[in-house]
Amino acid sequence: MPELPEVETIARGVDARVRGDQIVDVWFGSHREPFNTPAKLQARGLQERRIVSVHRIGKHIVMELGLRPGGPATAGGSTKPDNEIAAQWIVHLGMTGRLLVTTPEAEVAKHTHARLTLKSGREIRFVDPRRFGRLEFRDLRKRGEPAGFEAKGAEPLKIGAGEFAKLFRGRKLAVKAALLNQTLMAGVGNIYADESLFRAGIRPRRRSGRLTGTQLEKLRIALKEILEHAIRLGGSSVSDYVDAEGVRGFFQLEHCVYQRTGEPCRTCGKPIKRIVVAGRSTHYCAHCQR
DNA sequence: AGGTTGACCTGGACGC
DNA sequence: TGCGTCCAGGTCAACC
Repeated sequence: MPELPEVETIARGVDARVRGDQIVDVWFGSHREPFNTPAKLQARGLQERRIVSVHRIGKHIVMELGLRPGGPATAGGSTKPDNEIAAQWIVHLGMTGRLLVTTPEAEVAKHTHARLTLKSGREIRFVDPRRFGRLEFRDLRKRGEPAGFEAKGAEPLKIGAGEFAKLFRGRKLAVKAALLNQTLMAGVGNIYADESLFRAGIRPRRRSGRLTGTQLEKLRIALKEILEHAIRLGGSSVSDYVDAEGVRGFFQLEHCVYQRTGEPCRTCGKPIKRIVVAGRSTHYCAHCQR
């Protein structure tokens, strides 16, 4: 469901509500292991952890976790709050996943798969009807364990012109398929791929390797501006997307092409077309995009 | 190796 | 009302 702006909005909201809190109880529903780490290991690993911070990497939400109190003593026996990162809980929302901060008394929604009770009295819940979401726990102190989580692809908000152009050079696949490929860039999904191609005036089926330097730079800027604008509006609420507090975003009101099939283009008035590219529903204006 | 397709799930919208 | 069909923002494994 959520792409970069929605995941960013959720991560910020969760961070603001749980940073510095501590996990005191963990519950996992009987969910046929859609988790990257078995539920039992996650529950054990999360127990008693202090939450250092929550942030976004690509479409993943990463919760940085500290050492357990009473664990291996820090040098000098300091009593300062320990902000050292010892473990991570990584949440991918898939298509319909939600990460909510509630109170334990709040009604438990259908398809709730995980609940973390916090010392402050708050509760973090992972809800995912379609079960495309993924949960992973990493103990960074365990030997042989992978390092901290990193996205395979580049960060669209930070990537420079040269690096961006290099992602498309020599490739035959449709530019839209390249935008969706998370190993090239992490965070772009169907909505923002369509919207950025419209803004850049490029047809979704154009072959990546045949775009000019000018077009690629236009695309990079369009994508960055659209993502930043969507973050300011709290993301796009299509169907049931809500942020950490259950609030909807507003960027869907500004979509130019996505899910506007047959409606007039906001620039030229011609009807928006729908085609399938890379197996995904794709919307564009045949007049404004070449 | 790069590129494409279908499978994974549930639920909502729509047509008959 | 009920049933069938289609569609959905993401990712993989399996194929060409």
